[in-house]
Amino acid sequence: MGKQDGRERQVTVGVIDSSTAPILHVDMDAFFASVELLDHPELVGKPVIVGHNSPRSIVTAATYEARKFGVNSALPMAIALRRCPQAIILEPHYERYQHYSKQVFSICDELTPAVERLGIDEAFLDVSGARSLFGSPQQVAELLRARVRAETGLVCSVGAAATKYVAKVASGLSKPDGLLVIPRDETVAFLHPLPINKLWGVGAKTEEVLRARGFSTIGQIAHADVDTLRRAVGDSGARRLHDLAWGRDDRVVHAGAEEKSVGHEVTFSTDVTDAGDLRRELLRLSNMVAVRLRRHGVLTRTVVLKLRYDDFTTITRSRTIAEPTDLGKIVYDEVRSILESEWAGRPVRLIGVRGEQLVHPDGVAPALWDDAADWREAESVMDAASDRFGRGAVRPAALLGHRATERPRLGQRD
DNA sequence: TCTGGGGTCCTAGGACCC
DNA sequence: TCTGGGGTCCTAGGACCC
Repeated sequence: MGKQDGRERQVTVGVIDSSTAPILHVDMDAFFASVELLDHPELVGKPVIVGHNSPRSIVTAATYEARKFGVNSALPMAIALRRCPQAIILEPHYERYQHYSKQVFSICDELTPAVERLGIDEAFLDVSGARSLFGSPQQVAELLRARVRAETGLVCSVGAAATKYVAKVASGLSKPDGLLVIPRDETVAFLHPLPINKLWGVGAKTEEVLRARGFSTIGQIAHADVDTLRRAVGDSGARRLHDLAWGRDDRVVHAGAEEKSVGHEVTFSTDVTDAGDLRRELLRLSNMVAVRLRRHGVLTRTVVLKLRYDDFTTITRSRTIAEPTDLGKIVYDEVRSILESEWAGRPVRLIGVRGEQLVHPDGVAPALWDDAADWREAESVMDAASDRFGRGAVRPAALLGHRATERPRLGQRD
């Protein structure tokens, strides 16, 4: 499905001058679900849901056949199955998605050096310098879509516009399997009839606030009284929404942006009240964070513990440490000590560890003596062993013998 | 209907320094 | 004795996005 839509749109843009629309937004269609269908061709055309089939799970991705029943990402699995009982549920396979993601991004990289990744299945491209090699923005977009389809078997949608924001809206409206070009001088006419939730940064809460004040379209935001808007969403929010509503967005495509934090968290299948269980999970998460820090070659200055209690209230407690670290033991010592001062026995639904304020080792003065040297050596050995024998091949002794009982009862794995 | 896991950005208050 | 304003860092929470 969607093929016809795509073809019609390509025809409608065939006569358009796309030279004023050099920012492309590429978005894979139903990405995880589509990858699963490559591995299960017999399920093509059926309602397929990707996600864990357990009580506290949510839908990770759904095919368009499943979406017809009102099944979308982030919907609780229980509700999804009520809406679409015949749906086929597939467990996610993140390594597969990563693999296809790399393929798609490397196609992008071959078309322009200005590629900014957004998560696993989206990117912005600035193709203003690609004209002599590959043609107009529209021609680059068509080439990109054709190559993605030919080389991966997957389908993507592309929006082309003068700004990132408009390109993103355009790709969304062209889905599935579409291409939509919005030349600069058509920007305002394109935006103004759209509903306010198409504004970047307007989610459920802000939409409610804006609707309560009588705003329902982007055009109304554009022509709004500034003070009314300011009272609704604050000073900077008002300015941002007003600019977006006129298509003003000066953010450039930023290639090679670095991550600003790394974290892991897990929701237990049943709430946890045992301190030992929490500590063991904390150790596991701390080590996962540390592995990623070392892999990125960065150190964290601020360690964050996150707890969600049984009533869904969520707290975060952070601590900035004297000596930035990439060691699981140091991260663990910090979050465990925060847990001890913060947690009084309330049932815990979710626990998480995050490292913020990432710095490069060169940016900090090397310590004259290094107490952590032994630990660094030990954990490097573990990294090497994990690379050779697979994740989980080596783990701290405190986690040994607990695997069956203390692994998260609802995790990324089956 | 009951809510995952990975992130980013913004706000706001308090500490601290000049 | 009572009183400034600006700048920066740290912390906590919340909205939002994919």
